[in-house]
Amino acid sequence: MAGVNKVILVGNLGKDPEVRHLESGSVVANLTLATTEAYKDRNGNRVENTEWHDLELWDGQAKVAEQYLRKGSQIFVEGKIKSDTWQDEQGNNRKRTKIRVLSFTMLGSKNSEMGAGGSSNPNTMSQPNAGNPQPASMPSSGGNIEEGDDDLPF
Amino acid sequence: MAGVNKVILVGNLGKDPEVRHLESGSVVANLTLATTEAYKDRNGNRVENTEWHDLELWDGQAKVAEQYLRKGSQIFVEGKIKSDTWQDEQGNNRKRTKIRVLSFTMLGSKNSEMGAGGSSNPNTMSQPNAGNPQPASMPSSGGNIEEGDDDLPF
Amino acid sequence: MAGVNKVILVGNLGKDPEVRHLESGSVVANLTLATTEAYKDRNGNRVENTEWHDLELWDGQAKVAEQYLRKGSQIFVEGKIKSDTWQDEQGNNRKRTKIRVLSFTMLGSKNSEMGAGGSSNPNTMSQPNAGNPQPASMPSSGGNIEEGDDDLPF
Amino acid sequence: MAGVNKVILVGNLGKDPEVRHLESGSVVANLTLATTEAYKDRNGNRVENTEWHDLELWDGQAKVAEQYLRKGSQIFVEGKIKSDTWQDEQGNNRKRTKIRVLSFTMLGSKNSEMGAGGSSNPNTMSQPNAGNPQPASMPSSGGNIEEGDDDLPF
DNA sequence: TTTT
DNA sequence: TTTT
Repeated sequence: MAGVNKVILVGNLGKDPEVRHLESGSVVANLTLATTEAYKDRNGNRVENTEWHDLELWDGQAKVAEQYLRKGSQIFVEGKIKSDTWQDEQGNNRKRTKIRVLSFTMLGSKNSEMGAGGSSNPNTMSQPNAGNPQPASMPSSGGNIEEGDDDLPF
Repeated sequence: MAGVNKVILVGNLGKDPEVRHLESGSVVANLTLATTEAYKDRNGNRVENTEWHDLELWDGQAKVAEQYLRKGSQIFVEGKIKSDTWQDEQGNNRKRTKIRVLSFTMLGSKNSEMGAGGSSNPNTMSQPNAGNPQPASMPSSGGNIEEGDDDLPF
Repeated sequence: MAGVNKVILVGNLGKDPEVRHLESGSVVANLTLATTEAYKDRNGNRVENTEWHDLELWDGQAKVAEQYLRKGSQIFVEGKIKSDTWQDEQGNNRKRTKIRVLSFTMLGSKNSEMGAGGSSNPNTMSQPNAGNPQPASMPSSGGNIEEGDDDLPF
Repeated sequence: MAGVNKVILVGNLGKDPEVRHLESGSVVANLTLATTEAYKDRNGNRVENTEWHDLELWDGQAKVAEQYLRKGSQIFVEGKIKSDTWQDEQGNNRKRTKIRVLSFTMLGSKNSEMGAGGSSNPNTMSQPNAGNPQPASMPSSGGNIEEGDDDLPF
């Protein structure tokens, strides 16, 4: 009965986050993420295959997404599969699957346009804290994103 | 462009595998897997939430599933999200998401009724070998599974 | 700078958990977990390879481990790699690596001896709650572990 | 007996790959990868914690690493934990743990200086093909990686 | 609809 | 030291 339902994605956003601020005070962000794999077919031709994922983020995560993510952003995502089922007007059973994001991390060098290397760290950003307002700076990486730190260990 | 699309599941099969042997010689198995999470709601009541996943296995993997998996079997699954999109009769865009299984492992302790603990090991069972016929014994675990138990180990 | 450090293991405990109750009130459990992979070598002989992992659990997780896990228990583990570095008496740099467990799930059928299907669910058991005392029953699965529930969905 | 031993990392290389071409024809690359997590301590101060991982890649993977990875490169890694055990001169049992890389993906946005986004795709680069020589271009992504960027982006 |  |  114990279960594990885990999704790990690295890809790029297809468009800017769509964020809704609910009357309840909750915030929801919807993202579309492309994961592309490339391989050679039997004829040696390069084939590219893109899968589009619908991501849903809540509250603190949603706010960070709203502030830092943009169309094209590359992110690492950890979450779980969550599907809605309902009956349509014709009485057919319908199912729609999305990824409930539990944490995400911005990828790319610190020199990229939006700042970078930010992380919605599981320790500080995941569910239990989801209701907390997020600081203006990137959580758990924050502070020095936009500052020049020349003493990086690399 | 580099992408990662990875799913990890642990759950139980909702029914026996449905296996089709195609004219091409390929074999496809479809499984439904339940992953259950339980938590306490705000009132301290235990709530259980089950997500049903549609799994698809091919060739060698499908044959192992056909032979060893049954309704109720607990398995560890690694795969990727794969969705089909099409237009229905009303011209609406439709999307159906399933998990393409890349490897799976049977779970269960030696003390449990079902014995078992076979593995469709990535090294021997994953895509590159998917076209190879599988031996009657459980791959990469084999040995004593086939020893006269006509009643399946589960 | 954003980083991901994630470990996923399924294996069996080499011995009973070793649990220490610290003066601070913290509880630490140390487990050894074997993950075995089997493959055929070039000669077609079956080869088995076992890796032993040192796991460390804290507080709530440690208590659950103490209560429910035993030598031979099969578990799913999610955690991160954590290494200690120091200098030994000869002045050599030394490093020891272990897995800091963030959540784990007991595997095996409902009929197995120890009860089963328990889960130290991330939502209820992970870091943020780590200091909370755990109920005698298995968290987030609890209650009905030892009771006959014939209406299981499988 | 069925086991799972999986590691997923996202981090930056601490130095250029160290590559050895063995007499046997095999190629080994050793990398050091830093995964950094940041969090706020009880006093609200930001704390940063870096874990260094020793990675080992073989053959095709090693060659790709040699050609494309440099100190500071950000990569996604999938692999498994592998430890060596031996006795030192004093007769003490020693153990050293490293990550055997099964696949890796270069990260970085299109806006970052080095371009990039190559992938050692599991489908084309993982174990079963490890002995195959790699093309000069980045497998399943290629292109603009090699364009003379001597000033590292970090 | 992203990215290369 | 586990498990099969």
